[in-house]
Amino acid sequence: MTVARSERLLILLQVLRRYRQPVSGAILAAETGVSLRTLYRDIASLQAQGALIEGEAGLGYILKPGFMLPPMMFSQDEIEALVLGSRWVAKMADPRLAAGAVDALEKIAAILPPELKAEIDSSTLLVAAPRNRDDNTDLAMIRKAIRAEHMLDLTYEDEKGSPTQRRVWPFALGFFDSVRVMIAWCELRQGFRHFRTDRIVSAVATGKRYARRRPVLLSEWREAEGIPAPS
Amino acid sequence: MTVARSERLLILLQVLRRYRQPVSGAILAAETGVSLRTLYRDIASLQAQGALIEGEAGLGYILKPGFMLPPMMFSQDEIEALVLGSRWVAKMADPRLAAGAVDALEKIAAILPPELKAEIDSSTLLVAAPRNRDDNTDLAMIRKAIRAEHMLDLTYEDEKGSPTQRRVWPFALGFFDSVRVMIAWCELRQGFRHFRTDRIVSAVATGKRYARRRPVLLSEWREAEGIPAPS
DNA sequence: TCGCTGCTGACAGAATTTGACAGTATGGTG
DNA sequence: CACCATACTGTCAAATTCTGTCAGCAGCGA
Repeated sequence: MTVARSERLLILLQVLRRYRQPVSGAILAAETGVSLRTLYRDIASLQAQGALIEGEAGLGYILKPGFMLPPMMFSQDEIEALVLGSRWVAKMADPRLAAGAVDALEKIAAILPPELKAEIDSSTLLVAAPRNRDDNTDLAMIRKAIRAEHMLDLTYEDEKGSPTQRRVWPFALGFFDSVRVMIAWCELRQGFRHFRTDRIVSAVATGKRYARRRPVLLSEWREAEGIPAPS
Repeated sequence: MTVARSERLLILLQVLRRYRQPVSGAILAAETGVSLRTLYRDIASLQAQGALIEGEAGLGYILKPGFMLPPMMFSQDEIEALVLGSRWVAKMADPRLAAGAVDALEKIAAILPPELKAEIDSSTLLVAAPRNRDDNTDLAMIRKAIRAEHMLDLTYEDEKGSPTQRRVWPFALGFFDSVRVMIAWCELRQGFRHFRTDRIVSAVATGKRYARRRPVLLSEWREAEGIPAPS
């Protein structure tokens, strides 16, 4: 029942991910079924491969956020799709996601064989997405609120430009060509509403959770809008 | 100067990619600095990991197209960006690219730890891109022509709906929200033109190369349009 | 100080990988 | 058909790597 080394390293990553707080090497060694000495070697291997594992004496190991996922292999078609998609994200999404897209593109470019790299650099696939310059809304904050299922206090301008105040329960972000939309339950209107992020004057995090669960809101909204669930 | 096994497998993949025609195992063994017996074992390892390597007695080995690229590791942010981007590609691009995006999404989903998988399945990031249903143009054929730098004979409807015939030199594809555009040098107008794919009545591959190189056309077009080169 | 932990080196035994050799199978060529 | 080149498999000893044990040093907090 011996596990190959490479396989064991992946298991170790999974175990590290599971613990949110520092774990001692002894525990990790026990979980991966290996001696402490070997665990230290395994940690070193992962770090050498780029994993952001932090070890502090007296505390233990912790996998820093922005961590590593197991390696994946993609075919040429898949890489092309990923490159095109990442370019779109780099242009359209908020800075944090866009940064992720740029980083991913760099990783992909780094491993591509020369002839494919040239193919992709020559950019026969373009994303032309005129982004609205006036849209300075902090999407990262909204995404954080969505994840935590927190309410937002919104100051929003309607189509006529008149500002309104409302408390909303955000649960999704939509990306259109030149417009980004926050989708939320609106307490004021007692219904689902779409808020163009370029019309959001201010969004204040309340830190309070809303009463319902995000996936439920999402599916009810899909139902109401007649949108099928994604594959 | 011994090379670790895992590293050697990647080298072998690169070598196989370099040869376009069948290579004998003896040559591959020499290139990777290993005995023939070990090479057979290495090939078996790669095949076990999903590489499409074909071996025929009397001929040699060849890496089938749709081949494998070296494994890559992505962080959580990068994965989110890739997922969002792939969703967009799956909706917006031609069937082949879209299929690549779907395959990539499945590979990503397969390796994601449960809590992240739920995060991504719950789809707080949506791509809402109403695709033009009337657009049945064969993008795969156009992409092929672009790669080969081949001319196309185009029947195209202008904005008023009147059809025109022209020979063009395609060099790029642009993806907008609901419209896809082929970018080409137009022999008729002696200038760069953008052709909405939903207005292309027919495109016939001539199989003839155009006189200029694609990257040159691309940069001249960028110059003419005032579009900066992508990072 | 002590206890806990990370981290490194050395070394012997366990496990794996490799090379060499022998043999079979398959497809193309004369 | 014979003959060649090649893919592929089995076996086994040698080479290499991996692992566990032991020993020691260093940093951190109580």
